[in-house]
Amino acid sequence: MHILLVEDNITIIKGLSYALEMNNYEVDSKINIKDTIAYLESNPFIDLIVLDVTLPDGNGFDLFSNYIKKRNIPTIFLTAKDSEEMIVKGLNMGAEDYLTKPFSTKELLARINKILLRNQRVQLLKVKDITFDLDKMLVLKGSATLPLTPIELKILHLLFSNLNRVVRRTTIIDKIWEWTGNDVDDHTVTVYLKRLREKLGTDIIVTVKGLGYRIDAE
Amino acid sequence: MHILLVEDNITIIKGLSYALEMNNYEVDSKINIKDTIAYLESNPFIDLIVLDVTLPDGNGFDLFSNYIKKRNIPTIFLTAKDSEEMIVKGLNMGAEDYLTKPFSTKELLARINKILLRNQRVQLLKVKDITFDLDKMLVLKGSATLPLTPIELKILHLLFSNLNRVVRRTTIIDKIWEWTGNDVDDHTVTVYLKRLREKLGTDIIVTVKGLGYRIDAE
DNA sequence: ATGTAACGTAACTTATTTGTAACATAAACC
DNA sequence: GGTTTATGTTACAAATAAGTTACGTTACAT
Repeated sequence: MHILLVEDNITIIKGLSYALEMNNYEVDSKINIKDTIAYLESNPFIDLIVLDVTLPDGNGFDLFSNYIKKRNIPTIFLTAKDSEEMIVKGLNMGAEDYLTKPFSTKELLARINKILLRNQRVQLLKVKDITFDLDKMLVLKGSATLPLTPIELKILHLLFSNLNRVVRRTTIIDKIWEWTGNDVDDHTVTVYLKRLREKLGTDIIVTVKGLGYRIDAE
Repeated sequence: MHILLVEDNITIIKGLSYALEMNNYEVDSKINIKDTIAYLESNPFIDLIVLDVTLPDGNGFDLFSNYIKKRNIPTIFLTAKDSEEMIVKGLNMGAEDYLTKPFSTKELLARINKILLRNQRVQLLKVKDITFDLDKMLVLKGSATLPLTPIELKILHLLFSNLNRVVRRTTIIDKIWEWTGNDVDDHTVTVYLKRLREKLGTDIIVTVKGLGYRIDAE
């Protein structure tokens, strides 16, 4: 899960980033509006934004209504001032939540978790004519469901979770057969990849000799 | 829209009732746990609860987990103390929001509006000829009530709460048999699914081999 | 107390899945 | 070019997960 932190106080950024990363979130942070806009425009996948309202080069509310709202990215506003009108305004604009500084990091974490749980959006990964539905754990070729066996599905899931990145053969063995004590033959992996390619088509999974396999997103 | 206010401070009750009624909500209020339980049991339609945690005859958290949570009524906790642990606990229990006193009435109103808008909730989940009524906790096939046993109902509820998402067998065991220490046999799940399919028809629940089961909304 | 319903386990069945072995091909290296 | 190593391919017997049926036990209501 990707969280974007927009806040001009470096101390807060450092503290929050640390806390969020401890909870397995991937965190990026920006300290002004300008950088944030650039970031938003080049990053299609952001799951949540924590947004300070008062920033050196502008105002978080405007940023929200002009760039964030239309993309439906859940947002938590922060303000230093305990201003009733601002809270009401922020919430009515469509923010998911609103906290005033000083706030408790644990509370923010709890609220973030809540929002992300609630907003679990459908996650579809598409590569060429193959669609991996992470929620249903279902793979489509075009519009037809591919009949994959449990282990085929697991391996493909692993590859899709690491788009554009090589997954080593040893990693595959470790992750897929961890319960058995990873006692399977190395060739077994090869066979499964053959079977996967039979069903997916030959152009989805790339072999990286000496290392493993990889799926490239367009 | 019906809002229930549980709070032992009469001044707060009066202020909030007035503000809420000005906003076209119908408000009832209770000042202790005992009365609240009686009220809950005789009132099937409550849209939201504002619940003080510290009450003269008990604790709002217990009330919530024993009487409110299972009915899926959105709840906002209030506490006098600004206690980080309590906030986190309350949110993680499943409360929709948490405010600490003193709070701004306008902010509470904004948060209530938000929750009610968000939760304009579907109380009837329909999949093919099966209807799951979350309020009454009963299941219809066509227009006939299905006689489900308690455990069958729980499992189906779990599946319906996760439409379009795989529910793992381990999750089923965890959630359904948590009270026993999850000591049930894995096959038991299989048998219950067989029984469910017998009653629902075979085309409602999809098996995801190696993982679990899933119900797809159309 | 007695009958009924619900529960969980066990034993059985089935189609599928699985892992390996044996062989084929392709890339890498000298 | 020929050898080595890594990966691709095919075929098959063993293993397994899920579906099914049946039954003894417990819980519940009348």
